[in-house]
Amino acid sequence: MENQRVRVRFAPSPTGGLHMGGVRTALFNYLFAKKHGGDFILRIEDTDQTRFVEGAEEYIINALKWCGIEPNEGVGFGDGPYAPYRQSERKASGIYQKYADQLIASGHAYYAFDSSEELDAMRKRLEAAKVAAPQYNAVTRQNMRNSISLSEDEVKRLMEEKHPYVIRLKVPRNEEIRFHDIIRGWVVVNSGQVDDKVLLKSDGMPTYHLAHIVDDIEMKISHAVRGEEWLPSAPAHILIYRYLGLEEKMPKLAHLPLILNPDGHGKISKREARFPVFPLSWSDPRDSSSYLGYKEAGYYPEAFINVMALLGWNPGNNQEVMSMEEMISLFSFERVNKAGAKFDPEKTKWFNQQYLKKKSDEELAEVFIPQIEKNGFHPDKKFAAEVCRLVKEKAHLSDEFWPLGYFFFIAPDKYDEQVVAKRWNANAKSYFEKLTEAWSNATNFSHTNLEAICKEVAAANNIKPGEIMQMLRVMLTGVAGGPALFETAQLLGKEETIKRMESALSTLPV
RNA sequence: GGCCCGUUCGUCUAGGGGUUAGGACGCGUCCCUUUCACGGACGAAACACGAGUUCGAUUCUCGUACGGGCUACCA
Repeated sequence: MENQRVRVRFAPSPTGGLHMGGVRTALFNYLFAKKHGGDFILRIEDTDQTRFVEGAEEYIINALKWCGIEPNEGVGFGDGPYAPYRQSERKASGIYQKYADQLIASGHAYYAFDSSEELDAMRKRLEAAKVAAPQYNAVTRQNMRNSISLSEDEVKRLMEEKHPYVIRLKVPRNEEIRFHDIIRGWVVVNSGQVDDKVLLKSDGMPTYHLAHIVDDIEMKISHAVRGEEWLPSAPAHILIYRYLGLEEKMPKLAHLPLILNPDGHGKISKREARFPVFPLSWSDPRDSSSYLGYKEAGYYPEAFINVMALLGWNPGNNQEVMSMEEMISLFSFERVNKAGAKFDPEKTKWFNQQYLKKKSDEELAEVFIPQIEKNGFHPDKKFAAEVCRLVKEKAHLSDEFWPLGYFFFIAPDKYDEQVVAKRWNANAKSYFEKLTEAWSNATNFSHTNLEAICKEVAAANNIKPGEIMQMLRVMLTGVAGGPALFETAQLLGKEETIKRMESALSTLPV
């Protein structure tokens, strides 16, 4: 057991887009697997046919790919020795039924024939009686219709009549269940808190509780890493392993802390979030709602993943910006926190900025060019890269390049009013006329030369540079802020620069 | 309500019986600078509360409060 090969799985159900909570779970599985040279498996838990969402599975696969956390085995990533990896397909082999039957045979599970109306009635009854925890359990099952409360003949008859039934786990009334969690240590729960979980549904499909255990065993999973929301059902899972005689072989458990909303409360949710919660944009075919993804919002996957990793985990060395390789080598569950982490969108932007700064101008241009084209221009690559060079220090997200550098493509049609009010007058006009002429005559349109000429002309006219720089910027770009002024002029080029200056001179009233 | 899990600056966190409780984001001031930004310097900012153990608790124990999760023939 100790020397067992590390095999972990990410096992989402295809009920919608994979959001950041899921990505984080997948990431920790991935990091752990890579750290130990093990396998990372994608298993699709599609046992609930009523919640199947078209496109969800494909989304999950694409999201993992974009994030750079690719399983080496599983749906969409190639079969390993334990295919198939969709539970709906695994069912065909009768594997879940087999394990359920084994539990029936050993007396640890039973048939239950109750309708949903009967179950509702039972809960209402218990609530009315002020029972603290209304549930189908050792006490209440005596009053329900199942193979424990009913006579053998009656059960036989119901089965022969094909009366719908489920198989439930027979949870003992009062027994201490202890289990070890790698992150939380020992957890103790009394079985009285655990209900008789449905193992096999009336449609023949297993529930999560049965299916994940069967598959984890069959797929030789060494560690079950999942979100904290599973902690309450872990005792039931322990029981299932135990009754199956598999307790020795069960995966080690690690329950990850949840990612919480930044302000309000609760675990992260797509509904009210004012920031992306999905890695890729996701459109829900059921209600045609759609959500912007990190990718589409201008984030780099490395930055996104870096942030996800640091939500609940830290390497213990004050290092924050880390490559995947570094994270892998530093990762351990011992350094995973127990407490939930509130997500900070601002810090996520900062992380993206860190990665953005490291990109070459050419790499930046690759994402910038589509933005430019979307606005109807067809720049050459070199020019786009130059704009990126001038503008990148102001950008947090790659989709900010256009708002930051649009004036390299579009000549201003209006000018910052505050600057005009303050700096535009007859004196300034006369200066800029001279400057325009001087620059027109310049044979060298380099920014250093432009600056020299500008200051020369200013000195000759008894004007301090501070008085005209801002106005010059506005004449060239229309706005008061932007990249280095003379570099801007140089990149604009002589023809365009002069044109814009002349245009401003003729447009602005004195 | 019941059960489970948790609680260090606003946020992510390091630390851990004796520390000036460290870092990062954000925020503020200053420097650099034609602007914005980048960069740099500095600063404000935390051990939820109450008992107990101890020479000494932020650190260990127990309670309380608060937060989160679960409470389906959903995962």
